[in-house]
Amino acid sequence: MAKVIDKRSAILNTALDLLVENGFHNTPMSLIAKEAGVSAGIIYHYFESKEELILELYREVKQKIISLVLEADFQNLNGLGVLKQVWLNTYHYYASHPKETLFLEQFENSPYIKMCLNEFNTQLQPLFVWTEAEKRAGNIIDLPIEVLYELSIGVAVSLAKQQSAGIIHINDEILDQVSAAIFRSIQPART
Amino acid sequence: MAKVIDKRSAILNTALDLLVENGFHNTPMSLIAKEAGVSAGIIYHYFESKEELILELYREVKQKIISLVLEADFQNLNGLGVLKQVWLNTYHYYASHPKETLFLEQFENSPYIKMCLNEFNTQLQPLFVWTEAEKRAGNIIDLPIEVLYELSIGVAVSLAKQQSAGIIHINDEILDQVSAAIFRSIQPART
Amino acid sequence: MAKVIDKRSAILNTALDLLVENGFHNTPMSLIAKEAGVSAGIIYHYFESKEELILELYREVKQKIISLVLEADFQNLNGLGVLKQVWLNTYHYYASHPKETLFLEQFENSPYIKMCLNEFNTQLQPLFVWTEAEKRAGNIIDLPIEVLYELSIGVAVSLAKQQSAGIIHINDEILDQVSAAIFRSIQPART
Amino acid sequence: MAKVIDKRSAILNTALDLLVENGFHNTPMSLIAKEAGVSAGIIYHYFESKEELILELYREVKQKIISLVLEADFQNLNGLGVLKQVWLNTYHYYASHPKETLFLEQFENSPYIKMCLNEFNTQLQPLFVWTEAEKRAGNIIDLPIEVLYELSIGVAVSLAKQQSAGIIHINDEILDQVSAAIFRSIQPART
DNA sequence: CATGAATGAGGCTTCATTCAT
DNA sequence: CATGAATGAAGCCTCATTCAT
Repeated sequence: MAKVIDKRSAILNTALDLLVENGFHNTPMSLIAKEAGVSAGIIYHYFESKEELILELYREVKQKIISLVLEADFQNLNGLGVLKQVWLNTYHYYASHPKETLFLEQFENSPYIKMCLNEFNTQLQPLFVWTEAEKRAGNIIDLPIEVLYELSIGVAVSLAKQQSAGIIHINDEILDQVSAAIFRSIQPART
Repeated sequence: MAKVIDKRSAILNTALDLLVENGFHNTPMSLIAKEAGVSAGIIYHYFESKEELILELYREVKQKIISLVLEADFQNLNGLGVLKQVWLNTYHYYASHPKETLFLEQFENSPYIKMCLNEFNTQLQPLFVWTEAEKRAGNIIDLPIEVLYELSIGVAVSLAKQQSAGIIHINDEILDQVSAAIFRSIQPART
Repeated sequence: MAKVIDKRSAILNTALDLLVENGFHNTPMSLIAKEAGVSAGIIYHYFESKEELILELYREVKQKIISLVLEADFQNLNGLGVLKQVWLNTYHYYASHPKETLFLEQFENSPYIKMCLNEFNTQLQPLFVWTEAEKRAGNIIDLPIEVLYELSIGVAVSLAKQQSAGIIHINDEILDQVSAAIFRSIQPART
Repeated sequence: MAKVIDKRSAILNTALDLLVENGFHNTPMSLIAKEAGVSAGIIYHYFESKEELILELYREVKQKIISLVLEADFQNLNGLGVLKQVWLNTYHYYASHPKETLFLEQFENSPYIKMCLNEFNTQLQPLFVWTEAEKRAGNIIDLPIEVLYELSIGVAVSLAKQQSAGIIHINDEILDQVSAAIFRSIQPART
């Protein structure tokens, strides 16, 4: 049983490395098998097809990210506090997981994405709910949730990508400033 | 001569459609040829290989975007005005060119991108220069140019993508609000 | 394991037939596969490419010839005896292996040959050594080894080619006479 | 008219260079055209097909060689003298025309040769006739003409090939010795 | 469960030849 | 006569997937 999990994981981990390195279509199943130290045939015990393997990898990576990102104290933090926590979680996860980041980007910008659009929406509901509440309370400007998402979390992801790609170097001081800027943008302007 | 240009363009246009629709590796050259109404062989008169065709398409699309986006009155607008103009140009271009947008995303998140990294940096220099000037003048907060880019232009691109994908609907009013929010974020907080 | 060898051999044998019959470039891999009773793809398990297949075939054929040709009793024959034995071996091998002969000719007169020039020189060393010894002993005229080679072995090959091509018919009597003529030429003239 | 000849010759000369350099099947017609400074289409005014071009090149090269090689004073030289002259002519032509030599080898060892087998036999008749006469006169050993050919002319060709390939260096002294050896072999042994 | 040889459809690319200009 | 863009058949090779062992 442990072995099964190990082998399945070995395949997924190797796939992540290779898919990021070579792209989806320059990564033959046989190479994944070889690098994972398993036979080509056994992959088909764990995954129906290459497509299913990639989808599964996406689901696992995405699931893990969402779990970690949403690890905020929804009870004791007010909505803005929650959002700040989520924002930081997001940045830190992406910045410290370059392979996962690249994989997600590649996947979500490929035709594959059509197959699991909105699959994770429900898990993001709590965040959306809190955000709507804050909007009603006048703590956040009144824009569609998706727009607010891009203004805040979306920027965290973009910055983390650049950081982990080595294009920019973001230290804690800059992060504080950026975070402040973000929240300045989504809060109502002071009169 | 005109014919040559026509055929070359027909190939590029068809390629854009199909690559966006099916992805780079599910778009056979033979299909591009067929849809473009030319023979399979002729593509290789105009492009050395499939890879070169895609790279060329990227260069043309990217070049056009940069030209249009930078169409601002650098003489008569102050730096922030320039940035606002560029911001709007960016949003409008991406929002009204969904195929180009999807293609760029796909390309820039694929291993292909390594082949023309920084190829267009020089053209963006004017914008960077103006931004630096505004930073020194205290009109924009002091953050690395790449960070400021993500906070402003990056968001325009993200929103335009969502808009053209039909995920959200952004009307002029929302656009104004977003624009204001963006510029609130990158300007120094009022004391 | 036996099967692997069988299939690899089947491919090589079929390739020999077809390459000789049609020439290197009029022998598609697909035809080799078909005639060998295997799928097109499997050839690439055993050989990296068509070129590698041909090179490998050359190596195997050449290796076999050299082994058989050098099968002489280097211990109990004097140098001239050795050379006579080698001369006969050469003639008989080529005369009785028309396909191998044609293949070698085709290969060694094609640009491919550049890839394995001198690859078999070391194995011919013993013969060269004996010949040099005979030269010093005054039993063979003092000419460069390569020249002596053409005067003797080279002629055996040429004759065998003509014989196996059906252009001439060489019986044992003629062979004796030719052999004598050859050795008359490379021995010092009687004074 | 002169131009026509020029263009045809330009094509043949270029073809010779390229065919020798790259082999028959790695020499596209378009490359021949380009290197010859003509258009791809015009080749088909002078030659029906690629095959016909190669055959024609073969015929011209072969014809020239035969003419030059047979340039001996058949009237005033006895048979052996004729043969010696022909032998030297052969050696010198091949040794000083490496491209033609390589082309002939390549051609004559390819399936193409089937198309013009024996095409030049009639021109060699005089030589054969003289040789037969010498045989009857007891000046040359009684072996089939083709065998005698290989023992003498064939060796000249082989040596010239090696010489022009740079594998061996044959100076005049060596040439004399070889020539003597050759004729020692085809003359009856002195009793 | 595990292996990896085997399959064969399909992709990219080349190039002899044609033909409108 | 001359051009060279255009055609399209055919070749080499890859690789997702299967299956006998």
